[in-house]
Amino acid sequence: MATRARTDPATEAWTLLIKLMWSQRGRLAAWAGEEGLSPMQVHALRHLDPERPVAMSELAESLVCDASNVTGIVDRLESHGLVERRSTPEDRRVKRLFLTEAGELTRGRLLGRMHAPPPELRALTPAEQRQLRDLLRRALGPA
Amino acid sequence: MATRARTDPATEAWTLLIKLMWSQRGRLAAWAGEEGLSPMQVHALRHLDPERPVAMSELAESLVCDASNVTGIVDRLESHGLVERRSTPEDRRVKRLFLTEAGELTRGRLLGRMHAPPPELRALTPAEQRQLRDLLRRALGPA
DNA sequence: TATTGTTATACTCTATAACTATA
DNA sequence: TATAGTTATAGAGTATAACAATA
Repeated sequence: MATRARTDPATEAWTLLIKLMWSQRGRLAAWAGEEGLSPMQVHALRHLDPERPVAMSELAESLVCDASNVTGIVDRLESHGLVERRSTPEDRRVKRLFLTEAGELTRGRLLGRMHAPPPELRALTPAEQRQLRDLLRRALGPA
Repeated sequence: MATRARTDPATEAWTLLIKLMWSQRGRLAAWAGEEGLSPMQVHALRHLDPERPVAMSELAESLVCDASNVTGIVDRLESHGLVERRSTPEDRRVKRLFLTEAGELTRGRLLGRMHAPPPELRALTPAEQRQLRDLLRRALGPA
């Protein structure tokens, strides 16, 4: 009945995605809480790299927030013993973030839970799951 | 090379979805800011229904946060003139939330922007967009 | 007694502006 | 001068606990 915009497939797909992701809100908060962390601290942990120490400014960009916030977020992760700040020799203004042993373990635990597909995706058949994966690979670029 | 869990299709799809949704973080904050609102206030607006006034407790459930937060969030929406609280005659403990005219307009503007698919989805062909929509309809239930 | 919503409290996230120390 | 990170500040989101009004 002339609700053409509403039934555009990309719009409907996106609206369903928003709904799906929002429905996961509570899970992350709960998992973070079990580790004594806030959701934002978990996201910070998620964007740190055990292989390649990340600078404060890089983390600010990953978290899409002002650099001044990152100071506090990293302060709290550091006080939990999960992260260490170290100045770089090349440019002593820059501080890189190293995961401690505990930090790597916590990060691994959280990532394992976060990356586990929710019931909605597990409800799809294996063929559908592959189809979804392929579509998202396509959408998110060749990388 | 034996990274079997990582290559499970559902897990990869979900990981890509997390990445996609996170990449949209800045857009919502920007749109909210243009309306003088916070992201959370926008989500609250999103969960209000122009057709069916929602109770405070219902909104708390939709937002997946404690009822005590909703008091403050609705206070701010009300002070912006977007929402009105009204006690119900049947049970005078519950307060239902009515959108004002301005509230409906603001909500409509924001929803229009939020539901517009991001570049990643527009990059898919129409056939792929329909495929994605159908998969998500399946995943999110028969409704 | 139980439930709806509010208040009080303490902590976290948030951006802006001013600052320090490097470069 | 410019940049990386911090501090100060004020406002918003967060849960917990205690409370008022109503059922």
